[in-house]
Amino acid sequence: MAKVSSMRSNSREKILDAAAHLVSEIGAGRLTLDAVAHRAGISKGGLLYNFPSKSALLQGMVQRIIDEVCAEKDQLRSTMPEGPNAEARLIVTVLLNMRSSKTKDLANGILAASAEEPELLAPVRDIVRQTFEELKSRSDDLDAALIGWLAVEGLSSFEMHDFSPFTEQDRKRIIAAVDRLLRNGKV
Amino acid sequence: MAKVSSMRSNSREKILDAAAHLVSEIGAGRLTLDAVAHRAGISKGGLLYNFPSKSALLQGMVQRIIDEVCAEKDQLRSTMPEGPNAEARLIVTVLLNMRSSKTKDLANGILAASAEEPELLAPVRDIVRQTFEELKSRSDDLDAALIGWLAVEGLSSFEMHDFSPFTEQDRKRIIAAVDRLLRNGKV
DNA sequence: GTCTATAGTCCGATAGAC
DNA sequence: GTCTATCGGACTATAGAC
Repeated sequence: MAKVSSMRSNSREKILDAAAHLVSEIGAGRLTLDAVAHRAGISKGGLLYNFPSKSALLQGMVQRIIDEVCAEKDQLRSTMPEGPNAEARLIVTVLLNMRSSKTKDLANGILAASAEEPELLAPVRDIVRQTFEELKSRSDDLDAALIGWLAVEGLSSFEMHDFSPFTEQDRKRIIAAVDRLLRNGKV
Repeated sequence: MAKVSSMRSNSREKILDAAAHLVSEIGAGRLTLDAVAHRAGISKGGLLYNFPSKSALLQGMVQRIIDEVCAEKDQLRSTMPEGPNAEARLIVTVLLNMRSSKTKDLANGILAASAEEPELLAPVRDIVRQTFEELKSRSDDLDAALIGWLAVEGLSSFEMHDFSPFTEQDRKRIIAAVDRLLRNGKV
């Protein structure tokens, strides 16, 4: 049921959880090894055994959100019905699910890496490029697909930085409009 | 022709320029007073005379991009023709102009503040909320206006983090599609 | 108004015991 | 595998000369 590998090295998961939570609590640039260790309930030495450097910790945070998003996408792909711009609608759904409790914090890894070591975001850049390629080759209406994708990226960006001015009702309305755009080419 | 106030305190402008450039060169979290002072051609003491703390410097960077964007919006408002969803098309145009050499670097102030002191982004949050209110009260087609706005925010977000996979041609195509969406309600 | 020098703090990483 | 203790470097901010 659960991944076998998720039982391996429980400390790593605890540490990554702590780091992800801390970013939203104190800010990406204030993430220190001391703070992460304390929040994870271990010592700084214990942390540095699992992640030999702060850079390695940030890299682990970035990889974790990428793995989670890819897994969710694969899982959704089999259950989502076909239809116009199916690929774009899949991507949009995955992005919007990211706000749910679990994945929301994981996305903080991107903020932390962006603040401290932007080079670590190369895998994210690759995902974006790959998403664009998939949309180009699999969209019924590329213009609508790109606008729908970018609109949800914009919404996610707002939510990641706590800029979103939208109520839950506003959000539902926007999502419905994006879906209409992807299905019919108009809002 | 030029703003009278821009001759006042030339050092401040030099410092803000240096800080903005540095963010894209070395990363938001590596912005230090030493580096800014060196890049601006003054000493750290001279810097701290103009900005009494690093927090004040970050605040100055945030305010500068806000002022620039608001000024550009006001200027564009008088020259842009009317038409469907005029307010949304105005906002979209301002956001897209931000990529131009001058304003692009200014936007780095947001990255720097986000990394070090996210509280300083409150004015940005206010602008987002205000933009939403304006769109709600002045749009012919709110759904289209919101999607167009969010799509361009998504594109800007990609470009700000150097995630954009789009060629210049792709970008023009996307902008054209957004404009069609705002004018006609369909892509 | 800008400089140099330095105080004081925080943090990442290492060393070695258990 | 996790701990404590500590080193060494980097950074913000202050003090005072010019």
